[in-house]
Amino acid sequence: MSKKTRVTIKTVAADAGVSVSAVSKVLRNAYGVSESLRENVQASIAKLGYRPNTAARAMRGKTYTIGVLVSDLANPFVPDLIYGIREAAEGAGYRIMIGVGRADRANELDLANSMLDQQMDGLVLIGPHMSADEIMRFGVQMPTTCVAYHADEATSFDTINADDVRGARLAVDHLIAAGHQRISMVTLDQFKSPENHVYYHREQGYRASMSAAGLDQYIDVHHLSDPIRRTNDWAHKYLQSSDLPTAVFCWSDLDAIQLMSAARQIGKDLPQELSIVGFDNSSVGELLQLGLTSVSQSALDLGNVAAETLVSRINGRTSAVHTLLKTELVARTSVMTMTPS
Amino acid sequence: MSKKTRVTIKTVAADAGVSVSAVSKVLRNAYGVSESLRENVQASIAKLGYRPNTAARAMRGKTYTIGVLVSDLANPFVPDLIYGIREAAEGAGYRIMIGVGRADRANELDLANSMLDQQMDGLVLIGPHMSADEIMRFGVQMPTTCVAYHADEATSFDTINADDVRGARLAVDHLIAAGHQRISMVTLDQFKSPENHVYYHREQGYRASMSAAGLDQYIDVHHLSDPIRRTNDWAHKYLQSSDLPTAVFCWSDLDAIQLMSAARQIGKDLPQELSIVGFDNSSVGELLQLGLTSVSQSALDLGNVAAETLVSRINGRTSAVHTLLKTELVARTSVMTMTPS
DNA sequence: TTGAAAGCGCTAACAA
DNA sequence: TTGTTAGCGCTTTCAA
Repeated sequence: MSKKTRVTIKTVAADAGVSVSAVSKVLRNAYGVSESLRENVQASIAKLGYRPNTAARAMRGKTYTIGVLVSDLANPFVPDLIYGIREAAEGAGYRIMIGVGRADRANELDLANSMLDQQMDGLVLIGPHMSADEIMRFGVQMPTTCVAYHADEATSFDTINADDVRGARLAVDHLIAAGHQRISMVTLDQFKSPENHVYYHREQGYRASMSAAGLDQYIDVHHLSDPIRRTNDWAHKYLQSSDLPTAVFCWSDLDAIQLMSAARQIGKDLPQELSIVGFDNSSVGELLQLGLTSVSQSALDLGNVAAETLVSRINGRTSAVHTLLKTELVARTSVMTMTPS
Repeated sequence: MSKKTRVTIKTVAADAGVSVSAVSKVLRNAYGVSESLRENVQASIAKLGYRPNTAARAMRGKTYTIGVLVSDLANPFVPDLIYGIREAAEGAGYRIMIGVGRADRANELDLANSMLDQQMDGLVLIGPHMSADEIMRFGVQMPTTCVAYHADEATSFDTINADDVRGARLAVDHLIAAGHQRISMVTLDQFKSPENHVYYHREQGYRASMSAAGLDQYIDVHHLSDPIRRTNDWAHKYLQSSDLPTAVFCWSDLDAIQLMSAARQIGKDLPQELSIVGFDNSSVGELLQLGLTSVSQSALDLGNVAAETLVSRINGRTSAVHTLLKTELVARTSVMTMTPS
């Protein structure tokens, strides 16, 4: 690659007729430069189109970059979340860089390490598949914030979550209020340290509401195995069962939508034959106009708060913060109101 | 952040009782190290858990990182593409880092620049909103490959695309073969340098096939304005028209799916009342089991080829490569065969 | 208020 | 085959 002569801090210094350290100070808005020198340098910077080399900066100072580690890009909730993170990060003067971890612990560890190696100023983990201990290890090395990962007791990193338990309760209570009793839940397999995962908390909410309403006998949870979850196949099989419930609460819109599609496809009358409630209130749900009733957690808010939390840690906070954001039910047309028989 | 004493190349050298350059050579598999030295050093590396500092590396050598600039994360086609890029990149020893450019030229320029600043070894641009000249400018500074961007004449960067013209022709020919004549197309607004965009090429394919079949009189193209395209609103309005065609070819599944949803919602009988063909054969389409007939361009292949092309440029190729990948029609149930009247 | 100079961790001549 | 050493572009003492 023909570099020609790259414009460095030296070029700028020469052009402005000052020292490199003077330029550096202007760059960082450091204290102790006269107004005239500053203007002078800034003119040269603009004239030469100078941009500081991030790699060189990283060796001594900051990179003004935060790494965002995503486990599953395919979930439509994630883009919205990233948008929220970026918005707040940019507001604070940081850019974000995304790594994709394909829901694989080893791969995530590797990526997070590589973000460390790149001297990023902070790390946001979205629904990581690592253990709290592993994340802790990153937390002591660089500011770290998790989204969609529960670890209330963690001290070396922060967590930002929707109130999953309460959200699930809203969903189930809504169904109960509509007269449903036989309410099942669809969620993911919980192989390891389930208490960190959002779907575990949503299941707890489901169980709590069922119990509170005296419906313990109807508690019925279906687990899809996470990475290769063939929701469609499962849904088709499931919908053939002779003893279907009247309502299903799905841990995520992604699965709820597939359940709805499958039901329609085999000619089920919705919501008469089956009521469905999802979680996320994701944009695809709206896009498809399926009328899916869902628990809304604002991805934008989650992202904003996550970035703000991370920045505050970058700026020196050392005590951990664990935030729970409000959820609310968005009722559409996928739930049938039962007439008391 | 308590750093303690970070393990550097010096630490390793001291531990192994060799020089730093010896360690560096082992790290890079450089020529000229004895087997025993190599083993010795590798043992120390493992023992100390040493990881080279990417930032420091970037100052002299390579970062082994490829930047991927995405304009629109919300398009479900993108995750698949990224997956393909990552797969091939990793195979060649590179990791990828994603930047999101929210379909905004200035923002994309800024991000691409920042990737340059980070000394990334190469750049993949996915459907960029920049002009060929602007991309050219990056191309002379670092190896650059574009996906979903047509610029056959570009010399300083490569392009990888599906054969959009042919793909569109497959779609339209399929409709014509099924007996349709009044075939409309839905695509995006073409404000600037349209010939770079994939949807322009798809429109050309549509027009070519219509003309070839003597159906010029039925040529009818609808443009959605890109960033704020409210496809649903448009679809509802459109579906009310008194003179609907019998078939619509959509430039992308994303819009085709919304058109289908809207049609269903207002009670249209599909495909009897309206045949629809999309483009991308995206996974959501399948997920939702809408039976959408679509033109398949393998996102995985596109990604693989893009990464391979980029790597070959990183390795020294200077002549430009412009690749067109095969498309094929995946017929499902969204097209009705007309009985000749 | 300014500038000279010492590194940050690494790579790559060049010497030994 | 191995080690010495001069930078890469920047930040940051410390003197001037």
